[in-house]
Amino acid sequence: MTGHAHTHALPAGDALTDAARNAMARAGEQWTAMRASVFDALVGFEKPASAYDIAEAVSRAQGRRVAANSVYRILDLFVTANVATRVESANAYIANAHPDCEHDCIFLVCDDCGATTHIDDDSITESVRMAARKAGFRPTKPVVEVRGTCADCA
Amino acid sequence: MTGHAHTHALPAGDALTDAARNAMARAGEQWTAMRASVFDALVGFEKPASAYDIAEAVSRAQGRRVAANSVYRILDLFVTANVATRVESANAYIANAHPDCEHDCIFLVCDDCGATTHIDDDSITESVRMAARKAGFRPTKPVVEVRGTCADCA
DNA sequence: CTCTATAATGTTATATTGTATCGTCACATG
DNA sequence: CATGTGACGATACAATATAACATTATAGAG
Repeated sequence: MTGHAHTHALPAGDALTDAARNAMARAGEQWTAMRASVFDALVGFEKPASAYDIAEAVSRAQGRRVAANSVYRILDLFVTANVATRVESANAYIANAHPDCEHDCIFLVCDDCGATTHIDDDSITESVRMAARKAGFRPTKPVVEVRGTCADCA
Repeated sequence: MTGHAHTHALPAGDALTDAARNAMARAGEQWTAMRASVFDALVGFEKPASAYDIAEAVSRAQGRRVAANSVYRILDLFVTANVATRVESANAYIANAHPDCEHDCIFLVCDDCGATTHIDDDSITESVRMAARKAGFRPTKPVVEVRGTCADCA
């Protein structure tokens, strides 16, 4: 697994949804109305959103009560299909801006406003994996998140 | 902030407790019987322990019911004083083997058995901080954890 | 040493996050 | 139509975390 560098044409709006649907298709998963709603809600949040936040948003959008349960199931699928990522240090989820390529994302989480951006630096995440291997550990998923203060809040 | 390399004479048993007590003292915090109990319980676990696990262990050790609440308070102090660290991806806490020196720890968490080891590689964590700064972010605490399989479970 | 201010802990309640179980519905296929 | 499968709903519950306020312990001032 070698690092790769590139610039992303970040999908947005419909293009983003298309990319997500395609990623789900590649994972052999359907793209249902419910999943689209959850995805829309997820994208609608600026910050990482909890499953309950999303359940509430979807409930509002659909004018009926949607249980967190269902949202969790769908979020899990999203994470598996690389359509969303779980931000561990926030117990929350964020949409993946480019589901097409697999990265070990690095998240920058502002403790002040909650805004979360992500950077891709494969050289860093690969050195993390390497260090783990050197310790006799077989890495599956690096979790690299940085808590701190974003430019706006500094 | 430059990296530093060293070998640790890992404190254990009483020496570990002493190191913890000293670290708390440096942080201007007391070392009470309750805090000693929580620390003992924390050290007694091989794996990262949840606040509730610890509450249960302390309850057993003291023959009375200790509420999770109190444990959380003390764990927070421990984390602040660098006596323990929170493993974000496990919602659990682990004792810090060398509270004397400040590291951005890297945790290797086995998804199979839960065993968690840590490595200190300041060059990696520093490059994480650097990458964050390059993105206009002011890092406070990098969270670097690796999920995977430990040598024993491989 | 006693008084008092403050820190530490206890107690209870509640909020938030996450899983498990099972029933029902929609749809595809023979 | 019968039947199988995957998606979703509904409910219950488990696990994690915080809030609010009462009580107890402790350090320092006097």
